[in-house]
Amino acid sequence: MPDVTLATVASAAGVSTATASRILSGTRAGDPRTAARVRQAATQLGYQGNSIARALRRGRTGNIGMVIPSISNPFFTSLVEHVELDLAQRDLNLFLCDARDSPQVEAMRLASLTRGTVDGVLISPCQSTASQAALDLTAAAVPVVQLDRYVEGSQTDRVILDDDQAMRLVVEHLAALDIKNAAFVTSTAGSSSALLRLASVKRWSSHHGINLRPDHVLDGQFSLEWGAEAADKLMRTGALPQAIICGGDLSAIGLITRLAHHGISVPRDVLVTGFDDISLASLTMPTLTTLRQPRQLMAAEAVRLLMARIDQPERPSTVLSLSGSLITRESTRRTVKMS
Amino acid sequence: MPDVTLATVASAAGVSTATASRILSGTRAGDPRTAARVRQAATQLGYQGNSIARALRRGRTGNIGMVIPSISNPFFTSLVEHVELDLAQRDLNLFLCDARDSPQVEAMRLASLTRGTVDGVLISPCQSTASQAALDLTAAAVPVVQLDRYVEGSQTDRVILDDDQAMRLVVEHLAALDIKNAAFVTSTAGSSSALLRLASVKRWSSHHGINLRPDHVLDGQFSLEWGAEAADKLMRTGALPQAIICGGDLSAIGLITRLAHHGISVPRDVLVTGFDDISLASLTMPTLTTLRQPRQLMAAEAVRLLMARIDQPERPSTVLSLSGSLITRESTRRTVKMS
DNA sequence: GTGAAAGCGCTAACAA
DNA sequence: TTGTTAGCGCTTTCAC
Repeated sequence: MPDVTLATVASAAGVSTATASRILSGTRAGDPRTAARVRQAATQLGYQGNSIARALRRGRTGNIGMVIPSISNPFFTSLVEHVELDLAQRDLNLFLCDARDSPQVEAMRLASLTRGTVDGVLISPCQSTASQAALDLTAAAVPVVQLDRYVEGSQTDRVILDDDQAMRLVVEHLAALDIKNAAFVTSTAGSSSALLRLASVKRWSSHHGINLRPDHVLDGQFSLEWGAEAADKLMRTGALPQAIICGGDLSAIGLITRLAHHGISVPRDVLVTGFDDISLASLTMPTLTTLRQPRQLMAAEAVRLLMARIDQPERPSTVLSLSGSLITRESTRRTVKMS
Repeated sequence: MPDVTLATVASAAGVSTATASRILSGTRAGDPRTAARVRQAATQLGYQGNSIARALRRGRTGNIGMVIPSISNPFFTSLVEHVELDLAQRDLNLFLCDARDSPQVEAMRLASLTRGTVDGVLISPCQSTASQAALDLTAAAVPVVQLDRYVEGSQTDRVILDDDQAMRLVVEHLAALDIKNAAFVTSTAGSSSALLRLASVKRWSSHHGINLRPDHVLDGQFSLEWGAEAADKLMRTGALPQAIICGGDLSAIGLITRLAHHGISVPRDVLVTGFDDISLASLTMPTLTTLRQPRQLMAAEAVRLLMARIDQPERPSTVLSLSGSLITRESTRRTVKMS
């Protein structure tokens, strides 16, 4: 009995499909008595409605697509949770896609979203340049908002972090701890953002008299594995810096753990900072000093911008830059040290 | 120009919509020359096709829904990755929903999936009993396969872990290490599975002469936070057991970290085992002994069963029970110990 | 090999 | 307030 359609309900209630539709979708009230009859017939028959047909007719699906670089990065899954909550309040469904850090996969997902499946797309592109083509194609077909990561050249709405302010907070914190040299573990392939952050780290470091050796800038992925690898690489450079700034919490945690295997203890031997403030950051040993991105606000603003653009496709595009905040924890706690 | 429809392409190529449809969807070859004309017109106009209309007409959407208890549990996100890969090979899209560990949210997600959005549903129900009503409703409307967790009473296909064999491997490993008493940190609300595992732990422990005090069975969530809390609770019982068996890797990691804050070292002072083998398990300090669930196989089999049921709704329902394997790492490494 | 026409299930004019 | 009618964009018989 999966074929109980609006017509079934209508004839059971002795009304036209139009009336049944109006009552069940709440378009107009109608006579209370017929309304009751229709509703009763609907529940009795177990009428579910067909969202496909409705979408075809209305030109709106009630679905929003979201494409993230990696579903195994807690930062993004947390962002997804917030977005999902905001969308649910507007009676919208989330269609989540994982690009698996591959621009090809990302392009495929975007293409399938473009074919009428969703009313709008939220995306954190996985690459700053390789993602552009697919993103532009998508943006031409459906409202798009980029959040967190972004492609510089694409003219969509964006909700991003104020990277310069963020890195400045991190570097100033280290400077206040009297750090004279540091390393930077990052992933510039990820986004324009990452390039900005690198520039900011360099600028603020030199401004505060912190030395950043070229071979102490390590460029890889945002993952536990890369953090561990970066630790190995740093060990091989001979001279460990006084502090290691990481572009993501996962790499920071991977790095700290691998350092421990090398007998290097944080913060005793070296200070480490993360980035994002994923929930794991407060549950590691040591707990992690990190830059908290305002995930909830980012999600809310991204959804708001997307809704605005769906209702009003021609409005000028907006870039919203939000500030992060520094969360200091054990990984940069000065310990008593003989020297 | 978002309104380039099949009719646009057809008239541009000077053919009927029927022909255009056949050629573009590859239903029948047709004359090579007209085919070329149609295809050219399509690309030239940037024709995308409307999957909603196609779905309405064909009665198939090409979408599969997947509902997981928590998107912040790496075990499930990893499962999702495998499922997504398998589906992509069959040209199917994944519609991922996060139940946020709430049967209510889960029910809402399921309801929206049932309304024609997807051709089938994969689900790991978040609760063993509270999830049943919504699950049964869904299963009445659309093919459903449960994987990993399951609701006992629902007559759907299932792909699950052989829990008894799994816990037996864990307990035998500890017994071989001469463990005489242990604790069990779990979450029985999660699934029937968890109850079975508890029974198995009890049975195999007593079989191997391992004592499991009632107040050493700690029932909470599958999360880092609960692991930490369980550590605190265990400390308060006064006598720490020789080993702590955890029902999930996240809780094991949370527990180990909190123990470290209490000055308790693993495996020196107490052995710890996890469950699932998430990727983090090999990147912690110490690395974690755990039971690996055959995630890839689970995903593959679940997708296979779902496809089979979509093609053949009346086939008898299948329960597939897969074996796990024990991965021994540092957290149960016997260290030299004076005593 | 191709076209004409019907219709998937629903909603929105427009009448009544 | 309710019914009639048209049609969203596509696929698919059924003729030719």
